[in-house]
Formats: sequence, C-alpha cells, structure tokens
Amino acid sequence: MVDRRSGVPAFRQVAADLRNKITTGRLSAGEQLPSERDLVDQYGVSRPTVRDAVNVLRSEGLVTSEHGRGVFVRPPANVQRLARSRLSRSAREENRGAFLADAAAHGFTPSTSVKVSFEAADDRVAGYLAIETGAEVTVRDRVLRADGLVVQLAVSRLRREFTRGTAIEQVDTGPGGTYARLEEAGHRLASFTEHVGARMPTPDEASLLQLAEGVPVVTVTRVAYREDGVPVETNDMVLAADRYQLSYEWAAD
Amino acid sequence: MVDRRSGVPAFRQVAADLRNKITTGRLSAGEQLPSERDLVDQYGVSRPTVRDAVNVLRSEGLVTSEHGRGVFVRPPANVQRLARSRLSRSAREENRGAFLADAAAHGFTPSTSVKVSFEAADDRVAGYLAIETGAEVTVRDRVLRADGLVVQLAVSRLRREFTRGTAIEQVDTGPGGTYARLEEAGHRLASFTEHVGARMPTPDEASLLQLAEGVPVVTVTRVAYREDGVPVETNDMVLAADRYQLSYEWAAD
DNA sequence: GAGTGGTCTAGACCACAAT
DNA sequence: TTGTGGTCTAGACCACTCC
Repeated sequence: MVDRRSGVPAFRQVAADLRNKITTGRLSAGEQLPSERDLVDQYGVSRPTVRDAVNVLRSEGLVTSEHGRGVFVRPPANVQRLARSRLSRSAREENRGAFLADAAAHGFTPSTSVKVSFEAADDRVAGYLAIETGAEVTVRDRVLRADGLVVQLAVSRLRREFTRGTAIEQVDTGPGGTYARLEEAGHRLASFTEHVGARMPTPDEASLLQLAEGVPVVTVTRVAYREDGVPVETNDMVLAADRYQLSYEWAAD
Repeated sequence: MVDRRSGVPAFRQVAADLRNKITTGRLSAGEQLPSERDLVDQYGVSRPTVRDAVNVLRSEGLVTSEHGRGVFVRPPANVQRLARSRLSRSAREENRGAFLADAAAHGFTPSTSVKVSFEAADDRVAGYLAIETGAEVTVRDRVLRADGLVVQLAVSRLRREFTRGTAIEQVDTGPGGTYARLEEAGHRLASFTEHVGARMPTPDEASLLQLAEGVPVVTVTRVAYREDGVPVETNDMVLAADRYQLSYEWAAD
C-alpha cells in the first residue's frame, strides 16, 4: 500500500518498492513480477499508475515486459570485453580487422553488410579529418553481425583523395581491410585516438541492435593518424552498452 | 492527425512526428513544443496519449519538460573531453591527480568529499585485485565537484595490506594523491587498464549528478598495476554521459 | 488568474501467450 | 479459454510558472 500523505507520487512509491525488492534480491534475476492487476490490488492504486511504476523500472533497464507473458527482472548483462588499444600493425596484418579477430577468438560466425558512398564533410567530420567543411569524403557504412545478430554499426570516413583508385572505394576492401589499403597507398599509420561516449539509441539503432528498453549505446569515434600527424580516417561506431565494454591499457610512463 | 488504421500505436505516431520535427530542425534546440493540450487538438488523441508520446522523447533524451513552463527540445550536449591515457607519472607528480589538472586547465573550482572505509572484497573486486573474495580492502569513496556541482563519483579500492600506515587511509592523502603514496610505499606503478561501459543511472546517481531523463552514465573501472604485474588499485568511476567523453590514444605499433 | 506539466482514476478493448 | 501486457479515453485535481 502506498502512503498518500507522503507527497511522493504513488507510481514512484510503487517503483521504489519494486526496485528495492529487485536490488535486495527478494525478486531475483529472471523472476516474474506480480501481474499488473495483482499490483493494483497490492498497492491500492489504479492500473495506469501501476504501469507508470513499471515504466520507470523499464527505462532504468531493471525489468523487461513480454506481451502476454509478464514482466521479468532483467538478468545481469553478459558483458564482453573488447581490447581496443591492441590495434597494432602486426595484429592488423593477420586478419581483416579487429572484428574478424574477435570472431576467431570467441567462436562466432561474422558477417557484414557494407555500403560505400561519397559525401561532403560536415563540421564534425571536417574537424576530425582536418579538412575543410564540404570537402569530399568516402563513406563506408557497415553493419557488423555475429551469428546473424547485429552487434555493431560502424561508419568510416576518409578523405576522398586518399581512397581514389584503391579498393577502399569497393565494397570488399580485401585482406587487411581499409588500413592495409591505406598503408599500401603510402599512408603509413602511426597512432589512433578513440573518443568514447554514451547516449540513448535512436529508434533505428534500437531496432537494429535489438536493444531492450533502458539500454544505452556506447559510441566510439576513432581517428587514425599518419606518421606526419595527418588524420586519414575517422570511424564512428555504435555498440549495445549491455553487451560490450571497451578496454584500454597503457604504460604509466 | 494520427492514422488509426496503420496498426502503429497513436502515441508512437505522435512521438515519431515530433521526433521528426526535432531531427529535421523544424523544432530547433531550446524551442518549446506545443502544449500538451494543443497536441491533443493537433493529433486528435487524448492527453494521456500525448503524454505517452512525450515520455518516449524524454527517455530518448530529446526533450526535457519543466513543470509549469513547457516541454523543450534539449540543446545538444556540451561535451567535455577527458584525456585518459595521459595519466603518466610526470603528470601525476605535478598535482593531486587528473581531476585537479582538469580544474586548472578548464578554470573551474574543484572540491571533493571523501569517505574512507574498509570492507570485504566481493567477487568482482577480488577478481580485479587478484585477491581472494572476502579479503580486506581499503575503500575511498569520493564525490568530485566542479564549481559546487557534482561531476563524478569515484570509488577506489586497494588491498588493505598496501595501505596500512599510509595516508591512503586518511581522508587527505596529501600531494600527489593515492598513487604518490603507493609509490612511496614501494609499489611503483607500471601500467593502467580502463574498462569503459555505460548504463542508465540509479535514482541516487541521477539526483547526485543532476541527470536529465534519458541521459545514461559512463562507467569506468580503472586498474593500476605494479611493475611485477600485481594489481594495486581499482577505481570505479561514474560520469554523466552528456557532459563527458573519454579519449584514449596509442601508437600503431 | 491563466496556462503549463504532473498525477490519478475507472473503466474499455485489443493483442499475445499458454493451456 | 484464461491471464498477461498494450493501448486509449474522458475526465479530474494538483503544483508550478509567469504575468
């Protein structure tokens, strides 16, 4: 039962009580919550109020509801670690990129769809690539799948002048991928920078990545630099935050 | 007006239409949406339905509502970059840690609250510190503020045997902070690893960090290693995803 | 005081899952 | 067929902001 004099909205009281039961384990992972009609009786509120409470928990990522079945406590995410700062030349030369290496290591079947196009750089891209806004860039838009499930979206952009006449402008870049073709063209890569953030997904991303409610995406913008410091590629990646963690390591000195 | 035969729920149609107006700029950043009663008339649906639509946009982080004023398009986040992989010894020796360096660089007034305690390591912490579950660890629980506003939560854990008799067990660790005291005690730091993820905040985190609806937190778990590979500290940090981006850089070889 | 969002009710009907 | 969540309505009253 809710306390009507406390000033705290009824749906928040219900949400807090259910959240408490989840975090203390009185409702354990995978377990079904009482039905909405039961909660109506238990707390003495109307069904819309119960639904508001459950919505709070859904957008916190604590529960998922399944139409016709019930509302369930979300099991803790099964998080996979991606070692990022090991994107070294030797590792790159052995395969077509980090994704295929992961596939080999974790035993899933990788597949990708690629769209290649050309566009004018907007301010953000121009800033990363140190070119003028409006300059032509080659865009490789990739959807990465593991065992058929979409696990990552990646949009790579390069100065058009660096890709003309190379396989980078083809759907299949060949062994070693984009970076190998860049180095063959004389753009020896010297360093990488990654900018990591997070936000809620767009509806498109949510459906592509099959995200549950209350699951953010991790965004990674990688920039690859040549030895003379000229940026040659920027890659915007989007990953499901409940499936991936990114790991970086470096020396103390 | 919504299409009642399309099969798409009315509140999703309204949400999609408003989202469209926002992303195409017909409703620009900071601009006020029509009032809920106006939207009721425009779309021919009831107010609860309009509210459901607005709720969708709120949990996507696209709009914020202000009681008594209206619903507004959220301006693009003002994202600050934190250079992570530059946590080198020389940088550390010049100040009390990365946070104070940022304060100096960006001109805000830093302040922190610290609680020191001791606890038994759970499985996760024991794994990071390579100790047995239940072993005693020193816990430094910090709230970091910039100009009085909470910007980061950080919980640092160290094997108790490494902190006994040092200022690490005091609220004020002195110049150079925890890492300086560790090195004085003979634990020369050799490398760092950071594991980066994201999730929706707990209600506590949301109120401490003053997060708007639909804003995730970025979680960073840093582990500091000694030259012999023994982990000496693990630090769990929580940051507002709409205010911070983490930057890592490394050489290609 | 007028307009805004915030909360809440008591229903109704639909869509889906399991039996 | 029964029970579940999903959608939707027509209202009511409250709390806050601004004039």
